[in-house]
Amino acid sequence: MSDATRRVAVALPRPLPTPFDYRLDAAAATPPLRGCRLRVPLGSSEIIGVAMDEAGDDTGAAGDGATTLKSVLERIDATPILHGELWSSLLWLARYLHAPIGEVLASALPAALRQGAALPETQAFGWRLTEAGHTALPGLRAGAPRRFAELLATGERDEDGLDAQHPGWRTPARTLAKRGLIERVAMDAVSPSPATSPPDLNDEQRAAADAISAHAGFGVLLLDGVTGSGKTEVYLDAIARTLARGRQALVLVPEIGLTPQMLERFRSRLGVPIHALHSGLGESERARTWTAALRGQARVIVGTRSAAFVPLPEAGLIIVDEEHDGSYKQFDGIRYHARDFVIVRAKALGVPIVLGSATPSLETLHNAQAGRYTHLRLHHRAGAAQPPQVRVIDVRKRPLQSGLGPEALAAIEAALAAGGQVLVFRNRRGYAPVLLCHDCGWSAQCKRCDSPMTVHGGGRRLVCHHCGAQQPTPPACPQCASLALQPQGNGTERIEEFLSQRFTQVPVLRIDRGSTQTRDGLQQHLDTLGAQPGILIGTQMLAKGHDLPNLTLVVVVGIDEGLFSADFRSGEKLAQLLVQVAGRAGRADKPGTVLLQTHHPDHPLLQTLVTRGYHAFAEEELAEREAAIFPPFAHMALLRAEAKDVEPVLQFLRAAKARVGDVGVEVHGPLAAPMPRRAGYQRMQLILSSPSRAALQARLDAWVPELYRLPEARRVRWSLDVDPVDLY
DNA sequence: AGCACGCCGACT
DNA sequence: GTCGGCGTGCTC
Repeated sequence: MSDATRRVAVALPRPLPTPFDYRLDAAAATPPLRGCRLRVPLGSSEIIGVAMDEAGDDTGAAGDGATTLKSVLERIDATPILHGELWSSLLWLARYLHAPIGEVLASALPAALRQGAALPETQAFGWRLTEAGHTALPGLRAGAPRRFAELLATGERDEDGLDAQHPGWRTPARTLAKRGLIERVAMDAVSPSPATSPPDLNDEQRAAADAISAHAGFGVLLLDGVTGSGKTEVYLDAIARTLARGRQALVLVPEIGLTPQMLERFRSRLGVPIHALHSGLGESERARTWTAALRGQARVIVGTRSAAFVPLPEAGLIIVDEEHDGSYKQFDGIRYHARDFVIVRAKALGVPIVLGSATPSLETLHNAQAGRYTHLRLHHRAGAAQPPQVRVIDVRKRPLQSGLGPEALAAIEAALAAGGQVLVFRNRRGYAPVLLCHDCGWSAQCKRCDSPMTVHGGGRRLVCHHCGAQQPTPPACPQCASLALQPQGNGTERIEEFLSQRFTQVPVLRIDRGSTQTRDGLQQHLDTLGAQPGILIGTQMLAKGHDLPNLTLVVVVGIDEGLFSADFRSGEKLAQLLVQVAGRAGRADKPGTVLLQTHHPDHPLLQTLVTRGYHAFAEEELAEREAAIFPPFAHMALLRAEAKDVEPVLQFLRAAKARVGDVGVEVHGPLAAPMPRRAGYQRMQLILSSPSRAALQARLDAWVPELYRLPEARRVRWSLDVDPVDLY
């Protein structure tokens, strides 16, 4: 090979265990190369990969073989787009998850950049009135353009702020710009909007905010505050001080928590543009925000799970709001936990990280108790707000109408009569969870899943919530031809049907994934209701976020299945959910009431939670986890496999199990998944568990490369989940 | 994961 | 006689 070529290892976004080597001519190989995107040939197509280390001169072929290397087609970046702390944290993540490095690096990039697009323009722009505009303003006709011109007459506005506060501003702006009345200017020319002054923090908030700002370097702080205690004010105080020190702040929020209201609150308080990153954004917008962070132009980045991957060249603070929330864990592809990853990043960056929650995860509480995290408590609701009164309602032997007992109905009646709003929480969407034949016992099952089909559309349709299959409800029982087909149980749809017939004088709104697709749709629903008396029926979607200041009663229906679920984390999740839902009641000065309907009023979870609160529950649950050696006292990994037939799945998992060895790690399985067949695939799994994270990792290091080489692996779809949240 | 190559059914 | 089903194996 000539001196003019070098070889470079390239990480490719494919499930391949190692990077591939390519030739690159010396001119294109000018350092820094590592972390730059390269377009390379792969098989018969082309693909975008990321340069790893240079492997010195091209002295031979790939691996130890004699084949010649293919050449890099194009170097996309002159300077690395992944480097420094983010680069090393991503390498760490790939090792920890035992995931292919190319897939991990690719998932850190917004899709546009992953596909090879050039880094976008990130210069922010604003708008202002021209001389001509000032002159012409008094003569403009009433309408949107005039209103926009009047807005600009009060001062220049940046585009991000306009998007947040005046959606639809672009149309009048175009009209005015065409007439030369307004002009677009680079952001440096726009004076930052003044930050509105913060409310006075109470003593606990002040102490927490000071503790965060006192951390010069890395430290994890658990901000453990009851609903309504004003955690957001503590975040804002800490972010403001971070900005004042000339540093960037990253805020992670759950899927459901990132609302326009929340962004506007941050923007107006901090007086700088807030860069939002969430699933509702277009791809070019995501790439622009990511790149603005890379260039240090984005000073405050607020985003959901994937925002854990933004570059932070001038990091000063990381916040994870609602740190216990399940949406931080990705369930397909790279199964990372955003909270855990940003803790690792904060350590590498040497900055403090705040984990906020009213119901901290047991992992986090355990770490706080062990002294690894600083535990900050906010015990009191801010302002005059009273905590809600929680009552457990025993519905055994009580007549239920669509799942609601007489006490609940009377309470709803009374709350509405007093001018309040009511939330009925039921974590099951659709009309009824099961369609049953009353004569022969047949029930509608999904053809492709081991799961009953849910009745929808007031009884007309059957839908599988696991694979999405749909069919009309059969007119008669397919097994015995009886006409006695009955929807069994109550979903949100059926409760809505019943309540809207029963309470005709007030609006009855159903909020779930069936009725409300977008987060803006949810807000619109709530806006139409306003503060008037009414009933909201909803699932998880309603459990948090969105202020409902006139909500005085929360009724929780159908939690009993959650009390006896097989999954070891189900108790924790149910407790968190109940506390979150209860926290919706009585926010302002109105005391709230929460009714928990159950057939198991003496269940220890409910008893502890209601009489002694979440932290007492957490204590008991932690003691049980310790006795059973479950997380956080054990560390687990799950090997899942699926195929159309069971046989290859079993063969693969048995072969995999035989190669684990038994040093310091327990192996269970192959076990059928709780839902053994889903979307036509047979699913089984192997559970690895060890009290020592290091021991588990050491086993995985040796084991996973072997899995790639198993011939049995080629006949199944398999994946490894380190620190699984569900055991299925 | 793509994608091609490779051997067995119903169609222009 | 071909178009195409997805089983198997490879990609520097």
